Amino acid sequence: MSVPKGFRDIEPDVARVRYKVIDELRRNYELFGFNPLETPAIEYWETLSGKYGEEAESKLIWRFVDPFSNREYALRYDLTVPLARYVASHPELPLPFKRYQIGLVWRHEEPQRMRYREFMQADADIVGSPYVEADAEVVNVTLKGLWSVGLSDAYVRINHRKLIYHVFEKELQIDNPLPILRIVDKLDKIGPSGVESELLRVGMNESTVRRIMELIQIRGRWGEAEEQLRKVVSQGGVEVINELAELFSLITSSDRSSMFDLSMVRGLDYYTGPIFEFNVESTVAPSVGGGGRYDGLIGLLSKKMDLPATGASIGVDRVVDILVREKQAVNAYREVKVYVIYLKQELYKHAWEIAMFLRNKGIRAEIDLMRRSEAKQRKNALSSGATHLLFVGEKEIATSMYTLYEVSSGQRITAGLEDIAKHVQSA
RNA sequence: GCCGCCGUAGCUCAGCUGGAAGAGCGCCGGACUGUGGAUCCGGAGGUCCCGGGUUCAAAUCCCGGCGGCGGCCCCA
Repeated sequence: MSVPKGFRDIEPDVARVRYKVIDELRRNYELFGFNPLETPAIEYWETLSGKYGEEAESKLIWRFVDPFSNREYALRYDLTVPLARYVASHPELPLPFKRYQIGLVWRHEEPQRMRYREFMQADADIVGSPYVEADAEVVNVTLKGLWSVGLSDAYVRINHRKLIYHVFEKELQIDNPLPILRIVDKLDKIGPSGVESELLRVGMNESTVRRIMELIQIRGRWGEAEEQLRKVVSQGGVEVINELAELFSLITSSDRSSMFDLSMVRGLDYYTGPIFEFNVESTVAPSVGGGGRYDGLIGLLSKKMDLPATGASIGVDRVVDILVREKQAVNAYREVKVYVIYLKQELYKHAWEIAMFLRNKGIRAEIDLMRRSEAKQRKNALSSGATHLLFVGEKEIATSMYTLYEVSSGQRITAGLEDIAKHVQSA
């Protein structure tokens, strides 16, 4: 028996890290004043149709006909479009509406390293504000979230759809810039010379290619990028550059945490303004998050209104993969756990009571459920990650004094249960 | 969707010049009869990915699927 391609079981050590990441991200979203909103895993096909772009729509969305109703459904492809659907049908919402959601999404892709058909996204959105404050808040909450789960080297790359439009369509007179942008987007992978030769290969003339190469080198810290942009970009682009300047001024600054990158494009159709992509420096990993402004999307889903919106998602499973594979996080999350060991089978009920006593004090406690020998209990306790062993034998029961063994140091103390609980709690 | 490598026990793999399915670890039990992450002993567990072909005989050779891992495309 196996699970479908691209799906997987997440085993205890990894699942524990995953839950920790979720807890931490939740706390972080709440810290910024975002509200949870849960939307269903399944939407009507027509809700998702026409929102993402041709490729996603034709190949990447899980889509099926329910045999009972004969209606077409789809598994959600991201958390953004369902949010837009919700907002579109709730005109009474006070604005701005700030929400977060952490949940699974499904994409019909070929699985690969850190790429799955079912994965978890943590999404933050702000609906109603057309201002850069909203974009900056989304970027800040996402960056801080990534840092707080242990990816202290996470940073964001920022670009602007209107700037891309201005530069490539208006200035360079490229009718359909998408294929060109796809090539440009590979800059990090294949380098400048690779981009140049590919551009020439698809038939662009040399002077345009030279111009593009010049432009896409504009990336890095905003201060320097801004200077160059103002030199190179014509009059019509000034407004966008001003907007970006204001956006960057609001983003949690740290030397390397944010940069401008004119070569960064992003695939989803619904983006209209600033776009973001989150990466980590230290490891070879695909992006751990992405987002941007999508001012037209809610209008697509409502006949009566349109609202500006912006948001960003974290790829929770990619974060977990990086933590587990590259940063050895599995053992970092071990907490105190007392394993209560009964020395004779017939004493198990006493041990049982003691385990409950500890749990009622908020102390993690475990007890053998297989009526095993003391030696086996001890062995299992150690391999289960217990930090303390508590022995329950006839002598202990008679005197109400118990021996607590601390695994890491090998030290033992003998004391009453209340004292043992206090000792463990302070550990 | 495309290209490459791989597919034998829960895991890591050996066996593959075709000739009765193996090891280590893990798991379960026992011994050492109260605090040894030790040692020793025993046990369970496999349609050798699936289907077809070649052959007296296929885990082993051939073909096709499926799946995993890397990469392309794309993305979180």
